[in-house]
Amino acid sequence: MPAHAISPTRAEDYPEWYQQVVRAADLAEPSPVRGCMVIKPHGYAIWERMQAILDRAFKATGHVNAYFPLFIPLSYLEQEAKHVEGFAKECAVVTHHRLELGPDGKLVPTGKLEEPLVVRPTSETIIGAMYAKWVQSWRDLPLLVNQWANVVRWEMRPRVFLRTAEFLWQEGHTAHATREEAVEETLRMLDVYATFAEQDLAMPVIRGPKPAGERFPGAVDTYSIEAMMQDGKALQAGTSHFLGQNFARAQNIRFANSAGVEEFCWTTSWGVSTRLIGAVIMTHSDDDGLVLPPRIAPHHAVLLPIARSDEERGAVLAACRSLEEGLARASFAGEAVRVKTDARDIRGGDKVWQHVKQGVPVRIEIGPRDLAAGTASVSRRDRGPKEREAIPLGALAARLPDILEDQQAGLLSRAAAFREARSVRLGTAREVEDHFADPAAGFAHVHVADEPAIAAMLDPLKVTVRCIPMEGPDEPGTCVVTGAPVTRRSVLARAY
RNA sequence: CGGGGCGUAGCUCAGCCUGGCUAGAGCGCUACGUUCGGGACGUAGAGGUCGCACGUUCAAAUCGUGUCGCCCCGACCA
Repeated sequence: MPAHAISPTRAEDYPEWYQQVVRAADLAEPSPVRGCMVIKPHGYAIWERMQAILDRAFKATGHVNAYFPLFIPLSYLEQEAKHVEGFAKECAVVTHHRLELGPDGKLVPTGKLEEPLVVRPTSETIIGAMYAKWVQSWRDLPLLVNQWANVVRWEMRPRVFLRTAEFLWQEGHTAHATREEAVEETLRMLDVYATFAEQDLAMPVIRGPKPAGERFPGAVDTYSIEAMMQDGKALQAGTSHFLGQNFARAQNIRFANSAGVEEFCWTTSWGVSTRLIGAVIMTHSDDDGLVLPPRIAPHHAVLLPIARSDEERGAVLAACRSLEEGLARASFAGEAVRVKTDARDIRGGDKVWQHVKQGVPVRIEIGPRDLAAGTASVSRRDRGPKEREAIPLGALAARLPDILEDQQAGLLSRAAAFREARSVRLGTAREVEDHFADPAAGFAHVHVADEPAIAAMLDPLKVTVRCIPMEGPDEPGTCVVTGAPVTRRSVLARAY
């Protein structure tokens, strides 16, 4: 048997390793439709976990859910100039509404639409159009709405979870009476994302504003959370946009303030997508497959009955049933522990490896020997695949939450240590060039001005300014390219 | 959309250059038996319009043209 369940390993071929993990963990597979993926039950279950946690956080910050149409009239998208520029190149357009059977037996689109419909790449325009109707008075504000939806961006080079033509996400859209309130909302949601990433995904992130060139089309400011993958590349894991009054002006979203004077609203939008699944894979997984932080694992633990004869099987299964009930009464991260018994009639070793590859945080084996000793054999996904610890059956319900907590915290600190080890602070353009000569170079914290001139140095290196980190005090310096004074360092990295 | 590579069983691939019997292997799958606390072994079996279309030919997985799809490198992006 090979030393690792996944081939190639991360060190051998990182992109291929990623695809093999997706396959081995049974998360998703390519579909008959170009650029689109099928998210399989295990992959979707992870998304449902993310949805559940985020949705709670959105509600807790005063947001409500609604749903807006998939189709956006072409003219809506034209309303904001920068927005058009940003999305025009990647839109799917519906031009007909009927199919007719041709003489050759083929279906032919007919019934041409008067105005083509764009399949939403994002919903600012159609939601804005509704907000223009809904908002009249300062009493109608703020408007805090989120939608869970699919969007389509016609991408040239799809990559499962990271970049597909269609993906699932949530998009929050808010309207406020003042600039301050809208900025506060933008930062609040950035914070919700950062907390979610670190607490639930065990994925350390750097939050901060994007340079002008990396802004969302039509935004005044775009903030992102940036995570480091195990190949040293950055992945934008969430964005929050302060849209100023750009969309309000373009779409006439106005309200009468308390003095009775008409003003344009200040709006925001923010989103995270199924890309987070890719982020989790590339942050934690190893050469044996998926590693899931317990908080987003569809199942915290799997019970694996081991038996040879029918008599043994009866006793072992009975023990599993009662253990499953006992464990389900324990709680972790404020929820009931999620356990399942895998009693499928397949070879034990094979079965164990399936759960290793799928990233189940804890495996609990129960066989005749365990029953005789009154214990279970417990393995953790963050340890070696063959390590086991015998834990008394009666103590498991109490121990399991601790093990999960320990694992959740361990994954975060391991990822944080990895990021620190691959982060450097550089002072000259030459140092930047040398640093990124290494294809696996991680993050570089550098003083750079937010100017197009920077691109001349970074483009050949395939490096971008990810964001300007907000944590920590100002650290004035001079741009390594232009020499202009800069108040804070930026994070430079190659990115997904 | 530009450059390169590849489409043969569920997966990984051989066969193609030099056209010719019934198209192969490993893994996986099904059944039975021996096994079973660490990715088992034996026996038997199922599974392929060789990506698709047109052409050349007595004959095409094999040659030609077109087309679709996938992968890698660029441009674009969450």
